[in-house]
Amino acid sequence: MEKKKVTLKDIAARTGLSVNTVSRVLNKKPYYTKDVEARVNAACKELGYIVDMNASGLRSGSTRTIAILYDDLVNPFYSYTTDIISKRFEKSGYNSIMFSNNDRSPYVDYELIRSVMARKPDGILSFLEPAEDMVEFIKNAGIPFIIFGRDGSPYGMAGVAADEVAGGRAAGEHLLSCGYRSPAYLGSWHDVKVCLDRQKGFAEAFAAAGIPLTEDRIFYVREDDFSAVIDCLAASKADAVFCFNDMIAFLAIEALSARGVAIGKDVGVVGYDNVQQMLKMPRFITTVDVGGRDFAECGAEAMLALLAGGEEAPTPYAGRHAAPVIVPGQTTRR
Amino acid sequence: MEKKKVTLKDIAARTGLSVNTVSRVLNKKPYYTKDVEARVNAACKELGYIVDMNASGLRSGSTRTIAILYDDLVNPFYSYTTDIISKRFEKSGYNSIMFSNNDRSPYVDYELIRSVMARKPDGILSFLEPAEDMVEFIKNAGIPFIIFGRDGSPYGMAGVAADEVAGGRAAGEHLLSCGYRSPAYLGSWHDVKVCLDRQKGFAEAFAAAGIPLTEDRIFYVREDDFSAVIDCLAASKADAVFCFNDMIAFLAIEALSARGVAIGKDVGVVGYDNVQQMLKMPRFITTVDVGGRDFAECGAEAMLALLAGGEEAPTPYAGRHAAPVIVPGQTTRR
DNA sequence: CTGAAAGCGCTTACAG
DNA sequence: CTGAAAGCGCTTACAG
Repeated sequence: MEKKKVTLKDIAARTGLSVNTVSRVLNKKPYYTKDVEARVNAACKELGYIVDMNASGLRSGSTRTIAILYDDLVNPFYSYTTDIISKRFEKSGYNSIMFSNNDRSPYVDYELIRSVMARKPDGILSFLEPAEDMVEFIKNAGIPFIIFGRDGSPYGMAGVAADEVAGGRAAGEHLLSCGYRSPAYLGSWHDVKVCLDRQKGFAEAFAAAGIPLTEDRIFYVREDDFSAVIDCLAASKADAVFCFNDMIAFLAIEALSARGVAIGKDVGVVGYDNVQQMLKMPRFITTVDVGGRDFAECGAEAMLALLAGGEEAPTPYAGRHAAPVIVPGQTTRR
Repeated sequence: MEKKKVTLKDIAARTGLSVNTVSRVLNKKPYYTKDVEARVNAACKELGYIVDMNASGLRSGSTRTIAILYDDLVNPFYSYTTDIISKRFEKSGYNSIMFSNNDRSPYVDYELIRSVMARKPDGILSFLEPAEDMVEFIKNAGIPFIIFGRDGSPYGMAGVAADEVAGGRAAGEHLLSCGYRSPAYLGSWHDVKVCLDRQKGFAEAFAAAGIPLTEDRIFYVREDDFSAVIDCLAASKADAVFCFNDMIAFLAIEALSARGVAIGKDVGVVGYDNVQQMLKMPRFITTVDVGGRDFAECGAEAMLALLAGGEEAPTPYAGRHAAPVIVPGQTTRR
């Protein structure tokens, strides 16, 4: 007993009006009488009318849909941010369609952007950086595109970003202030800009103290070869380990501890994102906070502003925690 | 310099075929020659054709879209599960559209289901239980609907669920075995079945030891009034605190610790979901694990099976960790 | 094996 | 203020 689909035609028949007029009332376009409005609303309620956004979008050119491109929703940085952003979009009448790289690459590649465009979203908010050869393609697609959590300027694109170099520097300075003197960096993909920016700031901090971050102390890891990297790290005499994000820091802490390293004493470990606060967990690791909620809201507003027709590029992130701050935990001394 | 939209018409013109034939080739419907296929593919590539799924869905009746209804993506149980499910859907050519209750209620209410139906998804996977008065409506909508993480049978709906009562019992038995004797339950919404099921199992375990879980030791909390509840809890002499999920457990641990309670010694705290493992964090709280990955995959497969036309209701979850198991941490003795 | 026509459910011009 | 027609880009019958 499947319910028959109720369309505008049914409402028109019920009210004795044309589908055109019914549509106009429902979309609150100017020019209709109170009486007509009441009749339409009554009929819609009675028959249980629900608009078909696919049809609407096809004709009008606006699907009221925003694509969110992500890598890994397990990382609380993504899920926390996505939660805020997606709910904000909903409040403005936009639904979010999720697209992942399905563990292929850290980039927006052709395969991905193609499936996104097939959905004709009004806008695209991407946690992923575009592949170099996709930049022009994306710009030409004519769909507002925002890179979230990454600086867009190297691509000539809109981006909502924090100062990653400053974040890395803060991590380095903190470790120095704790008395650690041998830096190591545990990065993620070696070619993603945000990863290199944090590394850069970190190296700068130690360089200022006359200590170089040497090549053999820089590691780029995904989970596959993680164990081997930790062995290298444990073998090295590094005592100041800065991780690209908290997820990597958690892994590193577990792995180093298992190898007998006294974290928070002999070795200091600093993560990034402050996912503990996002999850309202007890503070454990020392990490760099970029103000998750403000950051997310800034991204959502930037996208909505773009959709509302603002031509100007969204301002880079400038919320409360504009400057990344160190949040001390138990994985560094003091 | 917006790129002109390339449609089937353009491909037809380019190849000298009809749009009909082009469509047939692209959808791999029977009956076309190798030659035609090659010409079509060449033209699509050359012109950069990308199908419009909105138009396709409107005509064909299938949008290749699945709605995911959630409460709070910040909770790793949701984000971890959603990550796996959404990626699995993508692999089968379905995109996920996210719908949240926007912090309104723990239920699928009319407002929510209405916005879902406007998108004409092929299926709905819901982390939220339906409101009582929506059950019939949803059934009649004729869209495959799966309740994930909740038993569907009370609603006569398909559900992929673990044995929540057994999970609660496991928590209770563990706390008993640690020597704790005064149980308290920190639940979430008082009227959600899964919350009551865990409570039931927990109470049963203590009842079997001759210890009742009394009303004044049962709390239903959302974050707003959390602080007050913890005060009650700290004031009570409960030493066996079972929390509805890990997120609540984290809050409770922090709050109790701040009030001078020695967690893991005088008082044992057990959570639920094992989000630590999902996030690959060091094990800290004692929790109940239901086998997150298997669970999620089971949900995704159930949905896809339903969409593939299987009439049979999805089997309740029966993965590797079919029975919830206790994962000991530092928040209980021993 | 291929094509001309109709139609999915809307919204957009255009008339009146 | 309201309506008849056209059309968004596809896919589905239906002919040939």
